[in-house]
Amino acid sequence: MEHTSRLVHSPLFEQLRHSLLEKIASGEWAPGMQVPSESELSREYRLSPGTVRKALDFLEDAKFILRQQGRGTFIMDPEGRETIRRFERFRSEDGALVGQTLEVLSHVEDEATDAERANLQIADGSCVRRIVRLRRFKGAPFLYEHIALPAAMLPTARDVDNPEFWIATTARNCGVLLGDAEERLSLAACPEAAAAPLQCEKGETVMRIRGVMQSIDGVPVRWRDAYCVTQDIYYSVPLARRV
Amino acid sequence: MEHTSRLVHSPLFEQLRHSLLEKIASGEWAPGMQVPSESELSREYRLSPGTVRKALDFLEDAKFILRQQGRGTFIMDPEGRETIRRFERFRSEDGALVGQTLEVLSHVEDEATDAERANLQIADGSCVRRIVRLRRFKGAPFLYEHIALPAAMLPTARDVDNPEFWIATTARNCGVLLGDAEERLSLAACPEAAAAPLQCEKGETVMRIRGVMQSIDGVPVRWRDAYCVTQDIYYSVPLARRV
DNA sequence: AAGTGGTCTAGACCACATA
DNA sequence: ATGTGGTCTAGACCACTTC
Repeated sequence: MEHTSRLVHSPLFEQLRHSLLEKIASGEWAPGMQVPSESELSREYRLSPGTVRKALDFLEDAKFILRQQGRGTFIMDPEGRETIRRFERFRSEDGALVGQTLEVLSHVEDEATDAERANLQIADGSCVRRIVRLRRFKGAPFLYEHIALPAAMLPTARDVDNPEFWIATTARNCGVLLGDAEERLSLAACPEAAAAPLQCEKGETVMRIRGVMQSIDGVPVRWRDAYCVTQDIYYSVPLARRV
Repeated sequence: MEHTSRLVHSPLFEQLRHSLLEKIASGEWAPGMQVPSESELSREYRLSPGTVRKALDFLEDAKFILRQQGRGTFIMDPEGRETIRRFERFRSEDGALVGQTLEVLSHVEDEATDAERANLQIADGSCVRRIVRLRRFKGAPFLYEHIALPAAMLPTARDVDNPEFWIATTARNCGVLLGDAEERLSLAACPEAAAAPLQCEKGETVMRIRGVMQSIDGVPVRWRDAYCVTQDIYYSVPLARRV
């Protein structure tokens, strides 16, 4: 963090942000841990308090850390409700997150299909981990989803206690920090594979949800292709001025 | 912006932000106008450059202003493509915003229904302006929408050139700054009123989109109840770490 | 050359939580 | 009383655009 490194043409607060993100990704700073105080970081990195603050501002906005006046700064849990909530868009009529009954139908490692390669931006012949899951709300199935992850990036194959937090757990185990995502919703005819699990007819009009999640560096880490029959459930879309 | 006003317990940068938002809302600072430089604002308001900067940071994040190094800071156009894009979630398969063919089917002022009063949080007996619109993509209708606006807040009744920017134009004319919104997507049976315009059968499964848009102060300004038959079109949901 | 926003410094003081 | 984050100051220098 010397002044000479200014030559790489990246501002100091950005370099610091990157350095701190690495500590979180590597697990050196684990969820729940207290981060050194701003003045300590300022001394360690030989940066002014203002510069340290600017780097932390970003980490706070992005929900990597939680700052509490008078107490300190803490690493947030990627599997915590607050963190996971942003990817869980289904709400019941009262506005609460829908109960998380989730069943893993299959889980295989296989060569990527054309669609998977295109969406995950991986090379020809690459492998993916493919998971098929079914979600229920009050016992009734409402979401049938295919998930594909680049096997090279997220190789962890061991079972996860709570499949709800599957991507978060896997990412953490592999030192990947989850970033933004885009999901695309449209109407579609229910495909044959989804019909039985969703207890509906093949060809029936259902909601299709497709989208890619990226790591904090912008690398695709998850491709989802899901079919949904909403009942007493809606998909909530927050539209903010700030992107 | 004196130090005595610190007694109202609102930080100076927040007071300044509010003051600048008022200039934009009132039209004193009109779209496209150049804003006084940071150092000028610093002198005018007798605040340090850092404090002024923090207030402007917010306005930039929220897309009220555009800062350009070396040139200056400018008020953004609420009807500009960049600003409106965030509320226009429909994209064609190539990822571009869908063409904006829009037809106003009706436009009346009426006493609010129960649903409208509940969603717009207005008093019993209040009036709304109710607009029914139909959108087409390549000639084919895909979105039938009811819009309701609180008549007390957005009384402008005169016609707008481009109904696409209706809410933006109305809000600007009334000195209201648009803020965040939430939309709720679910499957629903196509109601009778929407069937004919959408060229589908009553009771057919379609996508329902309901949601409230708020002013920058958090006051509801628009309630939308729409029915959509997607074809070569999808609803794009951006999921960001930062809220 | 002059003016703009972008980065960075090195402090001060306040609000708050904890011991 | 101590330590934390939150606010604010008053500068400096750099990157960039425009004249």
